[in-house]
Amino acid sequence: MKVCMTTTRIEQIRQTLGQEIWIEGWLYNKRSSGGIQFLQVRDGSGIIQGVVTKKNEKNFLLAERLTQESSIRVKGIAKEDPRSPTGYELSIQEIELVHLAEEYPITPKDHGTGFLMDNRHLWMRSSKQVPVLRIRHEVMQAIRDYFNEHGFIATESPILTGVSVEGTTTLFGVDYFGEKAFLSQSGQLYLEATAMALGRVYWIGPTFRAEQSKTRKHLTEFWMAEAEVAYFDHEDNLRLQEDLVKYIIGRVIQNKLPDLKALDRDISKLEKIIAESFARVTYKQAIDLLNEKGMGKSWGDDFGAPDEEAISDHFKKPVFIEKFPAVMKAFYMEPDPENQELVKAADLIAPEGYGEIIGGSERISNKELLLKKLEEHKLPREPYEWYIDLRKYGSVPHAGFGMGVERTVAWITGVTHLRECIPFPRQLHRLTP
RNA sequence: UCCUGGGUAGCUCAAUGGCAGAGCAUCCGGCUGUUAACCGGAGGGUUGGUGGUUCGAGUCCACCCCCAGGAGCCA
Repeated sequence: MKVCMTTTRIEQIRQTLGQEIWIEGWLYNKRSSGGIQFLQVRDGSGIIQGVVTKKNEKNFLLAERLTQESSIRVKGIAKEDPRSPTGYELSIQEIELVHLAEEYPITPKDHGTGFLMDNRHLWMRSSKQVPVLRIRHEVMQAIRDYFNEHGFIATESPILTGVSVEGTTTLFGVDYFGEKAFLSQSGQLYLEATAMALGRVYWIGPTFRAEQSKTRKHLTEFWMAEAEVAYFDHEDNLRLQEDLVKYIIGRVIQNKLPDLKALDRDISKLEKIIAESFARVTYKQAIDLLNEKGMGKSWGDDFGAPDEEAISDHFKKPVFIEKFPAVMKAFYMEPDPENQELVKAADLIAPEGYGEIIGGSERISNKELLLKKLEEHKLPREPYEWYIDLRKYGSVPHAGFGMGVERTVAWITGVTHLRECIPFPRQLHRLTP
């Protein structure tokens, strides 16, 4: 169904060459040279250069008045033109001014990040931010399509919770009618319940971490794509994750190639990801590898950002790190039968220094073991009663994972900072806009 | 929370302890193929705050506020 009958979107311009069309958008930039003016018009789907000459005096005078980011409708005929920065050019027949913009704070010159973040609501209009947000959309849609096509049911987890998933992470507390509640840091526990009802479930939702982290790889509010599958084990889990990640990248290459190019992304690196198997190392092998590289690691150490980067640089492809010592990880993870000190968990580290994008594990299905682990982690039993119930009534082996959407988007787009991968980032000391 | 670097025009940045500057943006003028267009002109400042040193502080000292980068933790 065609919803907008009268206007053409710039991304469709190729199909309208030679025809009279209307474009509705904003003036991105303007250049002029005496009797000719070049209007860079953007509409969210792309940018096209429009040309106005003195021959049409009414348009010419109006174009002279136009300010950066003024909203306009323009009528014209598009054609290919190598002199245009985008390859296509619109010879403008008519300009309708919708709103004359006031002095726009973001100029075509350099700006600092603090200023851009203060103006995030405007910054997102710029030529780099638009493709990133369009790719984010494609990633989200690809995740939904992948799961939907594989028999998963989308089930939503609550945002307001009375229980923390891991107990260790700092949570945002809220007052819930006089009771203490928290903003969810993961939907996993709830997904385990819905997986027992529906078999295979997923959801994409916001998660909140009140950690005082202040780096390019952290947000206090970020989106996680989580999946949970009944009768799944650790191996199944890793296979699913690899297949999903490859599918997402394939979809972005297929549908958002112009945006990747606009971001100067090295597409051959992404194509290589799809073509090859991901690397796999155990925690122990990773420790040994880091020691070979002289990073002085010993058993029980966690991996920091420099460690992850060294590991991913070594393989130059996504790498699963699996079989972590149980003491380092969450209470609900299934021990490795070959070594009870380890758990059947894995982190997926993205290449090119983008860090961990997925964390997953097989979950404990035995009630007594779960109770023992809760105790070892010094967690109270009472808020977990419903979770323990899942191990009382038809418990099955099951596994799942959570993927950080922004980190995945950052990796695919080649953007170095997570704040550019979400429309309105929430960071330490940054709550507006 | 800790470490490091910053805060000067709307923005990005200059300025030996000695008259507060440039580019972009804005306004005025010029140019019929611009590519962050270019050329000429104009307006625009409580140098983050408080206190101190000094004949004199944007610059030095103390405390505070704010921003950025990184660490830890994590996705």
